[in-house]
Amino acid sequence: MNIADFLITYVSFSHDELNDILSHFEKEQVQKNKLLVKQGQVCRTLYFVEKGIGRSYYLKEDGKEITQWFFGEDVFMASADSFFNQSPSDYYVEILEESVLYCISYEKMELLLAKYHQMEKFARLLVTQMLTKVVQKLNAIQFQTAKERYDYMTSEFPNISHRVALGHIASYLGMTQETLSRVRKE
Amino acid sequence: MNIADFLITYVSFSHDELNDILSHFEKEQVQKNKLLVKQGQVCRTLYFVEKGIGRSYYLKEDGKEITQWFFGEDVFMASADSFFNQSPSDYYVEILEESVLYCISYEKMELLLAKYHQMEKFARLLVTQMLTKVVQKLNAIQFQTAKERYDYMTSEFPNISHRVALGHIASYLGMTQETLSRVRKE
DNA sequence: CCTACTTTTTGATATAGGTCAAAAGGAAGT
DNA sequence: ACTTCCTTTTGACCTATATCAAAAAGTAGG
Repeated sequence: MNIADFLITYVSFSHDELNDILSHFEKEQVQKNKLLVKQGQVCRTLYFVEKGIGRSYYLKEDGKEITQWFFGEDVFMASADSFFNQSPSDYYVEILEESVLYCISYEKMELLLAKYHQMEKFARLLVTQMLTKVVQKLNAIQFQTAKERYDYMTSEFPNISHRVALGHIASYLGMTQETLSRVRKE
Repeated sequence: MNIADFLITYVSFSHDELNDILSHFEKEQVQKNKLLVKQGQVCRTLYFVEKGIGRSYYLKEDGKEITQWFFGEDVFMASADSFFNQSPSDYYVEILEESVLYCISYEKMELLLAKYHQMEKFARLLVTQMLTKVVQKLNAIQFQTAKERYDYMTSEFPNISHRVALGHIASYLGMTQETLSRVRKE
């Protein structure tokens, strides 16, 4: 899906509005393993993933990487808190496959949010949806067995669970790699 | 804090706008143990807690209540997903102490969101903040010991952790009552 | 103050999943 | 095809927390 189609599934924009909004985004091709945001940095850009996969992760005290979220096709990606508050990010944002992204700076996004009431509504709906998904993950993580959590993963991210490293998924689900490996072979 | 003060800490409203917005809310006094929303029902009202405490919870298959969130003074309370999408709620919303609430119906809220660009912005910021808090809880729950989770609780809800039943807190933190009891006495 | 009911604490035992270590399997470059 | 590096699997053992059960402490109404 392209970004225009994505926008209009949430709210309606006039033809001119839509063109104006789209003109603020830039297309970018990004290579595997590229870090878009580092922990401690302010996330200055919001990305729409047209093709590819990204993830956000943080480092535990012992240095282990904990995957916080996966971003597949047709989602907006950023260190959300850092972007919207322009505060230091708690997360790294990394590209896991060669990807096609549409990028918009914080300043341009603020401008669009202020210019178009509908854009503000779009942003609200988008954040609401993210909230729903995080709550779903929380419920899955909090009271389910390793097996059930893996099932949640495969249903929530059907296109992603076979494309990324086992260790990334394990930390996303709050279990060790070894446990996930054992779960996977039933 | 009253609701007007709360609103203007997020965005600026003109005097007239603010009065119009406030006129859409109704004050309500609610008794302990009152259920405001039931699982399966559509949540038709958004509440601002001026005084008191509420919680949302759901029932696991085995019938156990799992507290999903606590709502203390100066926060908006609802079954968020159900309210914003007008879909059946996954949660009960219950009042835990005699409380003073300001209430607004979905229809009136939609009207305000459509009428005032700033109201839409307010809603976005509010949801963004909720997202941040849910993510924080997720990180706390996912990789921390029972003791650390309890510390998260007391720092996140300092005014609440001594006012509600142990069992409610335990299920909120994803542990049994017995474990929390043992954790509490160090 | 007594009774009934609810919540919290304490104790004993069981278990899912963690940790540590090493082997096996894959992918990439020369 | 060989080497190096990284990821996944397998095995043995261990620990934090769950479960079950019962005692103790708190709370509310008569």
